[in-house]
Amino acid sequence: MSRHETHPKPVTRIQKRNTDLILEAALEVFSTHGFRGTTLDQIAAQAGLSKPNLLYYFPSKESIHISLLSGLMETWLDPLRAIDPAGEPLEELMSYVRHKLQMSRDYPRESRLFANEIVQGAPRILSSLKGELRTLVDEKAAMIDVWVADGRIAPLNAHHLIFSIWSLTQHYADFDVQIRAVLGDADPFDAAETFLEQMFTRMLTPAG
Amino acid sequence: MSRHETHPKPVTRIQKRNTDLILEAALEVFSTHGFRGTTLDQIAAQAGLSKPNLLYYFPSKESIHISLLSGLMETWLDPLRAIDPAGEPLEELMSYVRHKLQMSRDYPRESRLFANEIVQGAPRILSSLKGELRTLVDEKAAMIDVWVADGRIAPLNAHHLIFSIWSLTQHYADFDVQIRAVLGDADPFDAAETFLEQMFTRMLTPAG
DNA sequence: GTGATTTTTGACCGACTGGTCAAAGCAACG
DNA sequence: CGTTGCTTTGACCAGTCGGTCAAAAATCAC
Repeated sequence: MSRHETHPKPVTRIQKRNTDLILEAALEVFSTHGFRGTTLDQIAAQAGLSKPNLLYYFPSKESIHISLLSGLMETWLDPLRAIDPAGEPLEELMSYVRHKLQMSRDYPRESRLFANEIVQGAPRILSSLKGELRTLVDEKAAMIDVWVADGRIAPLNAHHLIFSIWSLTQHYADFDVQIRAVLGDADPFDAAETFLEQMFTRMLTPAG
Repeated sequence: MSRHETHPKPVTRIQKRNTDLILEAALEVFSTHGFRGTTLDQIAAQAGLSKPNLLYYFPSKESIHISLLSGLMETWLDPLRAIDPAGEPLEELMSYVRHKLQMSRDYPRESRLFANEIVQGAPRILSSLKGELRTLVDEKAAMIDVWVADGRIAPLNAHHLIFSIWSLTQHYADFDVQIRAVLGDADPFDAAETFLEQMFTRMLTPAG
């Protein structure tokens, strides 16, 4: 009997190992070819398992994809959650920028998986975006508005500030090939960090 | 005999009309489903033509895609080309930012077509990126370096400045669903323009 | 060790996809 | 009106894909 119909979560050692193998392989393939561009055979080959074995652990190709996306959503939003309303505004925001850039450097596949999904209209996570994500962003935007009102950072549109941080940091993961095509294959992240540091410092520092 | 084997470019009125129909339909479908996620039947339906008729005008699915991409590459780079080394630096760059944002607003499908291609490793346009694009960017970066050396804009990394403009402006087209999920369905572009104006003004204005 | 249970797989299936082709439609021109 | 060449399409094909299944293999409990 297929495993997923009887047990919702992995229990034995071998189940844990294989579901992990599959999700890791799926991340690799989905992130570079998108959902439709990925075949179960590719994932199976990457994971070192047979295709029917994949479908013993997951009921369908789509369920693997959804499992990846929802598992990642949490991790992806953690740095935003971690911004402390009681902290020093400039330091909190700069730390968020650095953290997000570091995630683009360390987990580019995860970033591209999301990028693929969202560029194509986010068919499988739209509800998460309108729920969880929106709530969190609204909350943090309100926090930033307070900082602005208190004159602790320069006046600006909080939502668009958050978008700009996502955009600028994830760009280095999502458009990696383009950046390397232009700069050559040297690591662009050190220069990127300096640049973003400068950009957001100038943007956020009050008065002028 | 299939048309594309005898005539490289459309000649008759009917040929022009149908190749235009096909490219317009293909843009619509490719930009939302990616290359692999798009079927010839979808394009045919969108264009109001039969599948064999598509293949009468283009030798393959890939040739439609390539035709779209290469046709767009020129248009896409024009605003960058238009930056005038003899102009007023701040005005030239701000005008480039506004122009790119306007393109995201007016031609989101084109932006997403590129985004899809690049996120997935740019398999069909990598050589263009390493050639044409790189040459142009290097040239414009050198121009910016001169402006910096002359103290006409604040010191910064010219390549990363260009990346940041691409990133921030195209984000509003490529991640449109995410932005609308967070903000609601109201048009985000007016606020975006104000925000970007402020951001780049602060970033580029010399001295502190 | 042995029987029960979980895990793995080769063979297979129906649906879909990109692409072909021969024949039919159709406009143009004398 | 008839012929010529461009345009369109229904029928078809071979390959691929997601998914099934029965049975074999491996693991586990006693």
